Amino acid sequence: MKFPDKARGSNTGRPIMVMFDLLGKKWSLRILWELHQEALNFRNLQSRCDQVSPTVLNNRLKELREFDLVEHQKDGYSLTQLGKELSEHLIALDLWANNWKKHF
Amino acid sequence: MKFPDKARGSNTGRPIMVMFDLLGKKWSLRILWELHQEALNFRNLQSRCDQVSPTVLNNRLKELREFDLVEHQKDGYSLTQLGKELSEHLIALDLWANNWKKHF
DNA sequence: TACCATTGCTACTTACTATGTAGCACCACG
DNA sequence: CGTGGTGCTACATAGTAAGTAGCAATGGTA
Repeated sequence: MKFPDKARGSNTGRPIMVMFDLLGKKWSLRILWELHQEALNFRNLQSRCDQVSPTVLNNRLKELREFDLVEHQKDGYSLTQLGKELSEHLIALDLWANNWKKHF
Repeated sequence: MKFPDKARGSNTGRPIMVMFDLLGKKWSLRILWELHQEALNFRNLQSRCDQVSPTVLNNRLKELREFDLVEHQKDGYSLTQLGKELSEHLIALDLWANNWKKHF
């Protein structure tokens, strides 16, 4: 398995840019967030994500699997070890976001 | 100034969802990343972001200003206090992304 | 004062991406 | 066999971004 050097047009090879490409797509962050709580099958994941269209959900899941952040097993879709690491950062961002709102 | 309760359709009022909406748009994360290093004027910022179209850049800057993450002063566009807090998390993600790549 | 470069930004057309809905192929169970 | 759940695809429509041109405002310079 190779680390894809781009997820959009960027192609600089810098991992952070690849990450921005990937996470900057609609639903990517949300999917990681929902899977962080528990493994879910396709339809349940779709429900958690405001009924995102299956077309997009499937595309995102493909990408996230290519980047080894998500995997598909008997119990449904879940985060890989790397995906869990990333989702830890999302938890930190959740705390930050709550604080962010307070400043208004 | 009020905290906008949505940046796309979500409308749950949960700050993390607002954040996903906002950062899940193309170029949002990249703009924060580039401004984190130094204040930049419109055209320089555009150059740093692979010549993103001015239409989109302007829209993103508007949104980021509404959410009090970016401000516009004589020295150009720069991160607010909140924006700097958020960008600290991006630095952590940069480290993570480098490690991520190594796993391939 | 008139010139000119720079800056932030808008207009508009084209290309890409997401939505929404229907439904198919596969599998397990009765 | 049916029946129900699953992952997923097809396809038409709507929404978002790209790409290019250029304008109005500002500020320096002659």
